[in-house]
Amino acid sequence: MVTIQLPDGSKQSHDSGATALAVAEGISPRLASAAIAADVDGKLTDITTPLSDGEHTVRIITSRDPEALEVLRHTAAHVMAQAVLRLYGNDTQYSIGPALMDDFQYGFYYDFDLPEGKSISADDLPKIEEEMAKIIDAKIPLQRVEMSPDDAKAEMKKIGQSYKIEMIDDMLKETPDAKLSFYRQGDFIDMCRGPHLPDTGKLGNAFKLMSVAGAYWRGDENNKMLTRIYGVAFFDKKDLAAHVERIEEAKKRDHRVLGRQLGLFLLDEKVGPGLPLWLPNGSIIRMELEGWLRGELLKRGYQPVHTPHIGKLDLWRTSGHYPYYEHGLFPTMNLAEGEGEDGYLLKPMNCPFHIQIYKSSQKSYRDLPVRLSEFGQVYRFEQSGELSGLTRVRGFTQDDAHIFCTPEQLEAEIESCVDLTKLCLATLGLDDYRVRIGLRDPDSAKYTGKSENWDLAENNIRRVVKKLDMNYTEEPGEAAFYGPKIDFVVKDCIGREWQLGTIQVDYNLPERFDLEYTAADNASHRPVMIHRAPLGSPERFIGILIEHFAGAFPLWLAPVQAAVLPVSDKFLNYAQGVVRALRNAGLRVDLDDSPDKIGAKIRRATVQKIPYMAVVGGREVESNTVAVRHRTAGDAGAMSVESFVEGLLAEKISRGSEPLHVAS
RNA sequence: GCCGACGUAGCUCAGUGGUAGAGCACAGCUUUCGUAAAGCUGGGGUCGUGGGUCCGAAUCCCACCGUCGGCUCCA
Repeated sequence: MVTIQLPDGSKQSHDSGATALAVAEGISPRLASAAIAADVDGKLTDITTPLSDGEHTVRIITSRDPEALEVLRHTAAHVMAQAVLRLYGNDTQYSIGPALMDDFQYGFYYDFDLPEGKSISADDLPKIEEEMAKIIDAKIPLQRVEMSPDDAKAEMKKIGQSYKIEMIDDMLKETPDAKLSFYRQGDFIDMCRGPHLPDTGKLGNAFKLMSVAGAYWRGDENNKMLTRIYGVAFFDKKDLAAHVERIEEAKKRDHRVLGRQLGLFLLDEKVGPGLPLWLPNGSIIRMELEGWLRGELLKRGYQPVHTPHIGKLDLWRTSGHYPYYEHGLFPTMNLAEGEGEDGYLLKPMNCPFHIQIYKSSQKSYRDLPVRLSEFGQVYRFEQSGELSGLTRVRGFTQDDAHIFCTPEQLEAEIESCVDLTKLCLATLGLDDYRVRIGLRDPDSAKYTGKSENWDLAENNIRRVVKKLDMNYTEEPGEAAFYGPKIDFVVKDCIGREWQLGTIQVDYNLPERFDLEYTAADNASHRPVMIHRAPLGSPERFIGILIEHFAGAFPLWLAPVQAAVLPVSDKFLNYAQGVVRALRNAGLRVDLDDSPDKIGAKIRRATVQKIPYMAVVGGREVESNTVAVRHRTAGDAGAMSVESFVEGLLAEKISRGSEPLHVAS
């Protein structure tokens, strides 16, 4: 006897062995045909799983429930795997194929190890989609089968699926008495927790295979590279179309596309991969952003320093970067014999130089904290496959600073760094970010220094983020090699995560470099260091910013803030006067003196995302005004040149992106 | 670095073995124009680089360089 309670509170009794599907059928045939899965006592279950005797709460999951999409996508992965096996042969190995619910582009994937000599390219995807459609049309039921580990291994051995056997062995290490569940759909069987759609027909036709990629087995580069196929699936064809549309729209915001269109930066094959050239328009954005930040640093007691691009290799041995991170460095410069025995290194980071500046004079506790700041350019030999626009480059700037303080001052300093980082994000309206606490991985040997130091630093960070009541995740293995850190992570236009601001607590380099200060007790003590970069790097930050604003920068950052557009060149003289007035007020202005018609001039300025246009013709000359137009808000009417200047200056100072409000 | 794809004019792209094309952009001329593209004319390409096959290669093959999507990495 099975007693169930439905979400509306009503109760039903069923015979032993009844399924959630039977419950749905009892309510209405429509619900039964719409049923995707069931929530039984809070656990997602197949609708065909018999309910055990006793009392249960049951909720029928249909496509309207948020849990349903994950079930659909998971089944889509199985159907794709079945299709791939049909097309590429049963000696194709399949490893893992999860549903992706948080990815911007993809909804599921499956990783395959294809038979010797076979490969899948993007051109093959339609063929696989067709095969999937056949499987869907056949409405093959998915049957859940539970097996003992031994039976499961025997079954997988029989069909030659060695990755599955490895996965079973792994699972047994954690839970030796586990019952393993499998799903069989026709001639295809896969180990899977479930639940799944009751049959492949329920998958429908709102799915699409998106791309093929390589992926290492278990994410380990020492393992074999498998072939991963990414796809997406929805219940409704309209949702799929909207998804594809959303991706296409997002790609128009891609900073690499806008960077070219708006003349912001250039990546030139002749210069070298990952070595961006900043064009005049992009340089203005950097100049404004860095200028603003420099002002904020001075307010906070930072002192500016400048250091060279190269230094003796030995510095990096002391810091510990070399030779551990040799693969990430540009090759050492070796000089003629006898000179600089050890060679020079293009700097991968600024800290050793700042440390030498700290050491250059005796420090008293009264001097601390010492905050040395520099927009320092560093060079890292990133793997070629990693390079991406401005977000991952080989030569970039850090809005770097190193704070040297007493252990007592440390947490207040960390807190102030968090404040500054948040101010940077808030000023630019970047409010969609997450905070990651990067801790050492206790199983890895890549970290330097004593365990006690790490404990101290990790606890300093925890206390600060708790005090500030921040949302964060702790991630072991994400620390810098010298200390744990607080990272601010944002997403780009297609959902890839990038670390921007970072605050790193370091007890180790002060030891390695033997840093000291004299305390009130007249004895030498060891300072603590903070490495911090609120933007992370202007390159990456601006790359993200381009996408955030879709190239339409707020007035204070806009490379050109206003375009003066004479209706014809009869009014060029007057237009030049307007340009002078704006430039005298410190605004960046372009004059469009082309022979084009006014519509073309407006179009050009709008496409270039120039915030304001000042149209001048006979009427404006008469009344000493300009006809103002905003790039998105459109025609804003006429106003005097003086009020136009005032309006722009006010908007510039506000650092906002609100269009100028025109007094009527 | 690894898997897969791509590379033709400044940009976006067409061209699958037989004399290299379009739109935009650029230059000249005409038009002097009122809120998202006036008209005509013209210049511009060692088809990423190097090698090979072929009577003949943008097109087929190999290597390299670069870019894109992933994976790995990210001090």
